[in-house]
Amino acid sequence: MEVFRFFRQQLFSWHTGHQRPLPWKGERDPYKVWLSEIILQQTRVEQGLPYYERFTATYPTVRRLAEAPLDEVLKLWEGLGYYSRARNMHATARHIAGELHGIFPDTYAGIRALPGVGDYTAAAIASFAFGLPHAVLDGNVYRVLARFFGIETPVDTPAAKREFQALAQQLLDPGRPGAYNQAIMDFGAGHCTPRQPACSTCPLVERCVALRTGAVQRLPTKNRAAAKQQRFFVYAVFYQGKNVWVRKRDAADIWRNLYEFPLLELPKAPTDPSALPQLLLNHFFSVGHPAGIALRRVSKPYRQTLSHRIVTAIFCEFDLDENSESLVFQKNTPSDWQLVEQIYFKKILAVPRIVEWFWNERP
DNA sequence: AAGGCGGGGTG
DNA sequence: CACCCAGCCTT
Repeated sequence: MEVFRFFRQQLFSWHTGHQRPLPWKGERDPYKVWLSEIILQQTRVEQGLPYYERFTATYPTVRRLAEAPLDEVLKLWEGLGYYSRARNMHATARHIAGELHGIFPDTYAGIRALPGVGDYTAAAIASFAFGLPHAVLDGNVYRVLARFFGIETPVDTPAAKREFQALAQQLLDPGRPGAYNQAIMDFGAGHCTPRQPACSTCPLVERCVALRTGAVQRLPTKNRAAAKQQRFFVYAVFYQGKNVWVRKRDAADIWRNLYEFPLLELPKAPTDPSALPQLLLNHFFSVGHPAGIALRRVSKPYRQTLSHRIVTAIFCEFDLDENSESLVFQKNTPSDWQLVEQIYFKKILAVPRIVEWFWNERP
């Protein structure tokens, strides 16, 4: 179709003068391409860039990544969010280093089968590292196509994914799929942006349906997002000399595999913060005033907005006698609690941002 | 089909 | 504040 040829040509022409120089551009090592794509899932380039440098420097090969302990990988990942990416990445590295003898799969199906690799990431790796003709479909592509073709289908549905994927595949230049995928994503990120697209200098302006119909600001459409649920965390920070008690989050919940303090979650916002220390003691001990425990202070409330949750956390700090038996917690003391040095906690263990904020602001 | 899963930048 | 970002996985 003529309009497809126009779209492709104008896109390439634009891209010639507007490439961002990034370390993974032109990279053919599938390991590094894969690493960059996992890091960049739902993540802005500027945010992911230092993490990419850090990971490639620390783990130059897939075998080096496979040999690292998961906790070390998570610490390097700390602050990037969506931590299951790091867990899947580590599992995949071990799978490749072991079962696949260190050889990265070189077919779309083989790549797509790796944990943490969906349709987008498989197409990106296949086209960038192996030159295979698979079109990427990410947030940028959805936006560019919805506007240029005037597509009203809400993009956050499986039907839209099928529709846009088919269209993207038809538009792909099979002769240079990698360059085409780079071009359309760079165009979406740098020119056809969500808020203030540069329509006045757009190379596609002649045939953009959304511009002609005044729908640029409205497209792409989405179904309404679900309201954020609130959660209320009360943490017990038990200091014991130079140590502190911590635990690893292991449930199928937010911040899985990250570290925190002994936690009591409340169903609703606490009405009286000054009552929280006693609430914690009642929760963790069978006696109301266990010997050898003194309240140090109660923190201010910390608030963190996630994509789907609003978390409020208050930290109650206690000092425990170093030699007392007070750590024989008599109830609600899972065996996963660990006593670690405070220095170790800060330097080695990966923690959620809200815990980091509290920890760095302590008097 | 719907919901869970982070964190940061931007208007 | 709301929205969005080189999405994936489970139910």
